[in-house]
Amino acid sequence: MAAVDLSTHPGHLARRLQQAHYLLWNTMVSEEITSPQFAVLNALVAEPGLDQRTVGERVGLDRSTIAEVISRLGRRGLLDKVRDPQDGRRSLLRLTDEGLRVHRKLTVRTARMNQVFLAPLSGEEQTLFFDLIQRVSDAAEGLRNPVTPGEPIAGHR
Amino acid sequence: MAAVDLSTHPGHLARRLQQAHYLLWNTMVSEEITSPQFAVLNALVAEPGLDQRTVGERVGLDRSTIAEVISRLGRRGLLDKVRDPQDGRRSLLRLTDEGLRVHRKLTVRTARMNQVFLAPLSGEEQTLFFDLIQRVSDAAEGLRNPVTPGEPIAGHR
DNA sequence: CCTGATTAGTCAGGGCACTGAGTATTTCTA
DNA sequence: TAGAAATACTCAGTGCCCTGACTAATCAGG
Repeated sequence: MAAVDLSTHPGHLARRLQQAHYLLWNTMVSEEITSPQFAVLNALVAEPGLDQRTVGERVGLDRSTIAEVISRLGRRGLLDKVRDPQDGRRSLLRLTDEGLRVHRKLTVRTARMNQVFLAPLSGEEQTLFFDLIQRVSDAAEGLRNPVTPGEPIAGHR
Repeated sequence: MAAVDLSTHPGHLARRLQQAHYLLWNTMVSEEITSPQFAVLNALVAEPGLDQRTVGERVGLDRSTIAEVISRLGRRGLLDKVRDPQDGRRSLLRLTDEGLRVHRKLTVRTARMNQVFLAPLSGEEQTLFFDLIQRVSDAAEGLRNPVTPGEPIAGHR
């Protein structure tokens, strides 16, 4: 009766999209390293020595989740974690040689996987795909941190 | 050095999109009932008496996950689960009055949330957004179930 | 019939994701 | 400079999501 068509619900579509990606990642990229884990490795390739919170910010993971992901990567020997001598609250992170090696290997496979994943779309459609998703995500993200009235938003925070 | 730009990685974008949606759902729709739970309620409004596996198929959840979701909805008294007398393997599901009531209430709120979520896109862009995501998801889903031999494959591969 | 395959569901295990509460450290300020 | 506020991280709790192994019930062929 009052049932709704889920194919017009962005949340439902987002979930399905992620599932589809998870699947392809698992078969084409790696069964050990997950996509969020790769994102963390990638962030540390770009900026070695980053602290835990900032890495989370870069890849879009909250404090609890990033702690778990980093703990797994540490157990696998892909990164090292040391207390910042300058600021005893921070943990500084750095990839091991093995971590660098894994990142390099997965970078290649990930590129291949992305091609397969996006194959149903033309070049322009792919650009549009990125753009639309990013705009929606950014806008929703913006609703989260309501702009404090009167506060200048310049660079950050 | 060899770091990659995650904003061109559909998996990363999909994850961010889902996070953004999760957030908005939590604040605008419900803190108790999640989006997947609503999808299950919705499937049972459309087709009461469905068995567990089929519900999972309708909403895109595997056998393990659908079992958990249904168990939670049962605990909350939103649906009833009975063994099929015709086929002792199946569990047949049906919403309770409370389940119907909750579905009705959330349907309204969900519609409002979707509007807010998609507000950054124009009407045509929204249509495109749905279409692109669906095509990518469907294609990836297709890779999973290898087409039975002899079957002509529309797209390619 | 009865045996072997298929099917529905459960269970254990691993990983992602969030909130809320708590700890330690640093920084700000009265 | 002592107390308050902010910051980085941890921990417990809940829920989603998958795979692989298992149980129970049904179905199909010989």
